[in-house]
Amino acid sequence: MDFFKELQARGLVHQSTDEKLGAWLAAKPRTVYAGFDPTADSLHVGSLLGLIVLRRFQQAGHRPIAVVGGATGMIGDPSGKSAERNLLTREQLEANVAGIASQMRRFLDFEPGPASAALLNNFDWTGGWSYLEFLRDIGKNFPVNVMLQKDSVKSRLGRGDADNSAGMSYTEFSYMLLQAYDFVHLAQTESCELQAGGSDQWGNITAGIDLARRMHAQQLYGMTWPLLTKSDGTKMGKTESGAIWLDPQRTSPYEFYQYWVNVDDADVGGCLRMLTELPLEEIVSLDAQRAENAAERLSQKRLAESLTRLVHGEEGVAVAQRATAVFFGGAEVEGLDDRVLGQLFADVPAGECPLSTLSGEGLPIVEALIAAGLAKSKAEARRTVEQGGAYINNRRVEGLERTLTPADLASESVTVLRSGRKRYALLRFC
RNA sequence: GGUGGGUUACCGAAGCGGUCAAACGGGUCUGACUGUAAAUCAGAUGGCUCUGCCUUCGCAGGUUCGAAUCCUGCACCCACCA
Repeated sequence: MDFFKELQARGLVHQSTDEKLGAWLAAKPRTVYAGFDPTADSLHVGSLLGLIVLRRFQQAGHRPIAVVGGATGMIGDPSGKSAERNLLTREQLEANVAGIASQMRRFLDFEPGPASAALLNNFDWTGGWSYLEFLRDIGKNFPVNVMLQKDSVKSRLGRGDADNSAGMSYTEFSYMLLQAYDFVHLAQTESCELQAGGSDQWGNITAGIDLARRMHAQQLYGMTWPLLTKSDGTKMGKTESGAIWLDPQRTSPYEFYQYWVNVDDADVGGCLRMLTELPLEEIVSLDAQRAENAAERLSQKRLAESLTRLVHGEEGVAVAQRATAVFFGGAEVEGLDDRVLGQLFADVPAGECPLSTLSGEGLPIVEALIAAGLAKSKAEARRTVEQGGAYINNRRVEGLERTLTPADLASESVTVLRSGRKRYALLRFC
């Protein structure tokens, strides 16, 4: 199966400008680019797909360019947005671009070579334009009636519907000119003839293709991948507590792993195809296995493992899986050292207590639950214990008279407390 | 501006002088079940030095042995009339 057919088989091709894109790609190594939004100093699951697509291109021998929108980020892409965006300051953008750049190294190979990846910032070639120059050289090539036909514009100007009457500023309206010019610039300077993006980028991509034709009579190509959505229509990569980030400081490897383990049965097949590099045959057999025995959730585990390895490395997988065994498999939490325990329970809140409280009679369980933040009052703590919902180091507390003593330390100085099924907290004695 | 109705615990909503820490529903929490799901079932749901005590029913006073319940004033909300 050739590269482009594989992309299609995995559901990664939503639209493309040319029927023969597959043959064009097969003919010789090409250069492809995709843009990334620098709205934060870390990428999140929403941008994961773009990285993975570029990675696939690189593995197939093509040369990937990741463009961070240092310039376009200052404007704000209206595509898929219902309201005007907040503008970022120059300083924020620079910090964000730096953060994103370091994360990309996990996905793309930047070592010198024929298919060496590049990371470019469009501010470098856009920042120097004067307004008059830009209007003369670029703006002149954009018929407004064509611009008005773009979905990203139409949806915002939609008259009547209260929801869509948000309108848009001239600034956002101009966004597509900048992105269109990016493509033309990359075609000129990097021989980049293909732009890939999420399906919401289609209008911006074709704007670039049109511009190249007008300015240089050059034929460029574009393709989009489908937006990663769940079967209920909502976006992938969001939880109640916010986005899933690639930065381990923002989203721990455990939390990241858990997100994928919990993907719905209906969505996991698509995720495996689009996001992982597992061979299609294996994914097909996982589909069959899932139909047979959904409860085992082998697909989800393979998905979680594969993505966690890609984003957080082998050590990230190990910590995430071990933490999972503790949280959901009732695994032992004794005899660990502070460092390992701290890693496993990275997402868990912690409280502190003086070491002296453990000696003598020990620390009453009710006090301990409050100190760890698992109960707001003694009555609540007592209730939890009486209902059988309190656990010390994963072992149920049998009575209110239970106290914590040095024997209950899971590591040098920490005891693991739990309320109910999955509310954990650490109590550190110092 | 006038007249009437309202303001109850996380939310909605009963209660109209003692048996009210306050019915009921939702939410939340705990347990059982389970696929770390959904549904379902059971229990809990102001605080404490806990067979008792303390603080809560818009706010401030008052009547009474005793008030969330009656009276007065104030604040906010709703309805109808101007």
